[in-house]
Amino acid sequence: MIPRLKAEYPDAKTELDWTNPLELLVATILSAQTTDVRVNGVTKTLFQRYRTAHDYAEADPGELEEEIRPTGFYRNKARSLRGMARALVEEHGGEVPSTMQELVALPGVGRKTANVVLGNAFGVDEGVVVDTHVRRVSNRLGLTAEQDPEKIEQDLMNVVPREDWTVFSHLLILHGRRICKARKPDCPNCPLNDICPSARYYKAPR
DNA sequence: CTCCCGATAT
DNA sequence: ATATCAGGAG
Repeated sequence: MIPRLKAEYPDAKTELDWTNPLELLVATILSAQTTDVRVNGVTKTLFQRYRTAHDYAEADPGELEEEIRPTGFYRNKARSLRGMARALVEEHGGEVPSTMQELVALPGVGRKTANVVLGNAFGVDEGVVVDTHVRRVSNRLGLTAEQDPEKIEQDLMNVVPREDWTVFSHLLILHGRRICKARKPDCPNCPLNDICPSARYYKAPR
């Protein structure tokens, strides 16, 4: 399954725009329940104005809310960004920590966001990113029957080799966006059509 | 469990 | 009109 996905999506990586761990952390917090296209549209100018954790910590709450408004949940996200940045300044010397324990202790940072930062910014396969796409595709493929993200992550970590955890996350997310879509899955064009228990509409003759 | 939130696809 | 989008906190 993994080799076939790698062949289908050879350049699978995050589609969020970022150039350092702080930018990726901010972009990932903003990405909750929002497309990465919309996040990138906001961060394009946001990252020019806010370059350090100190910049976010000292940001005017109202201004920050307006700047991230298109990403939705803007009041909660602005509060998370400011709280997260204050924690970075006060407890981590203004730098983004590189351990799961320290990351999930930050306001607005859950295990999913922490896995994104660890896997992409620090190159550590600490876990599998379980977002809405990974959950849906994993359920459809029969990789797990769980609905709780942490239980899904455990099931996936037992099936996927550790060195593939981060790549696997990207593959499933990309596959979920391109083919295994929530509303109208494109099963006829799915490379996993023949081994998917949920394949509808069409079974490829292999 | 609910709430937060706007834009797009269907 | 409604479901969905790189979720997390209370």
